Amino acid sequence: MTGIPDFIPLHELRSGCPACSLRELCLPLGLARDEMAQLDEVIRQRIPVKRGEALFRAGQPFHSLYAVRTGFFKTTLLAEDGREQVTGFHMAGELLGLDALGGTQHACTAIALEDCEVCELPFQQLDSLSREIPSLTRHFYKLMSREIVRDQGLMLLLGNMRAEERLAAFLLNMSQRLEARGFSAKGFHLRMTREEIGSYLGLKLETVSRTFSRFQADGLIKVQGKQIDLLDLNAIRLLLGACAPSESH
Amino acid sequence: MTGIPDFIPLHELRSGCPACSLRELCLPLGLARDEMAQLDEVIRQRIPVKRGEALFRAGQPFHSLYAVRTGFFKTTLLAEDGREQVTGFHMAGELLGLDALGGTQHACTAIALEDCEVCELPFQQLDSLSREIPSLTRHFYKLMSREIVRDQGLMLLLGNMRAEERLAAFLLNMSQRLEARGFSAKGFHLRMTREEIGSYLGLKLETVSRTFSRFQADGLIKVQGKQIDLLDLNAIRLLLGACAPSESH
DNA sequence: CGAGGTCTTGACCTCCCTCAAGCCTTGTGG
DNA sequence: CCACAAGGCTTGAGGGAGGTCAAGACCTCG
Repeated sequence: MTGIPDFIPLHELRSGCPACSLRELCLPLGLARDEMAQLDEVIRQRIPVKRGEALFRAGQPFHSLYAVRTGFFKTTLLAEDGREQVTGFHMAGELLGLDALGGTQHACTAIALEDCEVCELPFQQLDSLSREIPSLTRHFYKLMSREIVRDQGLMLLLGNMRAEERLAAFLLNMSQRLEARGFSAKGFHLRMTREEIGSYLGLKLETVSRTFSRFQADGLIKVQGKQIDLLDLNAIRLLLGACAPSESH
Repeated sequence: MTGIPDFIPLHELRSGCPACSLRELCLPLGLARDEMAQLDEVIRQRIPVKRGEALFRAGQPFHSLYAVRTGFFKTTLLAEDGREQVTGFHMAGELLGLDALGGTQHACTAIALEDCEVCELPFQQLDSLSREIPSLTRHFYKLMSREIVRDQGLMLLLGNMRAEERLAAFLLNMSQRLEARGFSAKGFHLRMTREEIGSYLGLKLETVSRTFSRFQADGLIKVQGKQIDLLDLNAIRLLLGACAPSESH
């Protein structure tokens, strides 16, 4: 027992922002140390979200943003006639709920694709904190404009590209984002189904499956269910005709 | 000459925000009168933009937002391989440049589709002003989240809808936004070409033209070049299967 | 008035969707 | 721990919506 303190401060227990391994990717980009500590005060305890559960649903009142700590989410839009569109996949270090920021209710639904943990950032407190830290406001602007640019990149994909190009862009985007988080850029486990990929890319699940098979036959990738290995990154990039910008999140 | 003052104050000359007929649609939504006057101070003289000219181009440094005073813009994204995607059409009372807010350079290009006038809102001054008027920050959040939601609505359109539905959604959206500005909801003059409509909706110009013709044959609309008359609004709405949300800007 | 851009329409073709059948994976309960 | 069910994936065959190519009509503006 020696050397171990009886009492661990709450602050340590939840290993807040200053210690978070995601702080480069997440919110406190460019904040001074004491500012980050202030922000940390605002962030409530980490919240677990079980696979399949909704973090929030479209129409629910907006109170907080959520930073993904671990795990993987999809966000979806439900049209009135039942058609569902996946609008994004979100991994550690990314912020959920920006499409409701400033408004009163969530516009999309966020579903956990595996067991996840998120940090809750109550908007009220962020709002008052940003009066003390002006750069925080600016950072939110930046995050939101990045989201707009990301969506517009996807519009370009949906409006102009053929199935092969869409899948190539999708794989490269996943690879790049995983690499930025310290994972392998060349092999990964997809958390979403073919149907969800298809919805995101404006394709049917059969087309996704067929195109993966074709990529495999051409030696570009290796597919084993949800395990994907990128065998020839350059060839995949060539499929895009050097078209899509990096489109990082 | 009698009764006409020799000197008209600059403030009057440019008939600022407090007197602007667009103030309901534009920025100062929900500001107190004196706050609006403060904001007005920030807004530089109105700037004319000739048809075909760019208000800003992708890659240029971001300094200001622009409020459309009169006229009609398109925003486009240029992929590296030359493919161009129209990401939006913008009319009086709408704000341009939100996709660069907080960042350093514009992400898209804004082209005037007719002779236009815009109000310039230098970001530096908006930024400092929002320290005095906290609700201004909140309003920008709202505008940006609305833009995100708008883009996501378009993603749903691009990912799920067939040509007829896309055109119907487009026509209804135009009709609604024009009506909100005091114009007729049932007849209007399109400022953009079929190719630009097609790019926006993820279709080829021939498909746009053919679909318009089919709508006309079915008695839904009357087409005379760029003049469009909506003859049967309800039938057009039915085409959507009550799908797309209003998607106002 | 003429030139260039814009629009319409036709014919053909391609890519992706639809429908269908069967296999594989995952999770659950006996 | 195995069996079975249910969801997820693959693959094939066929069809249709929209793309491509082409020709000609129609504006519009210098």
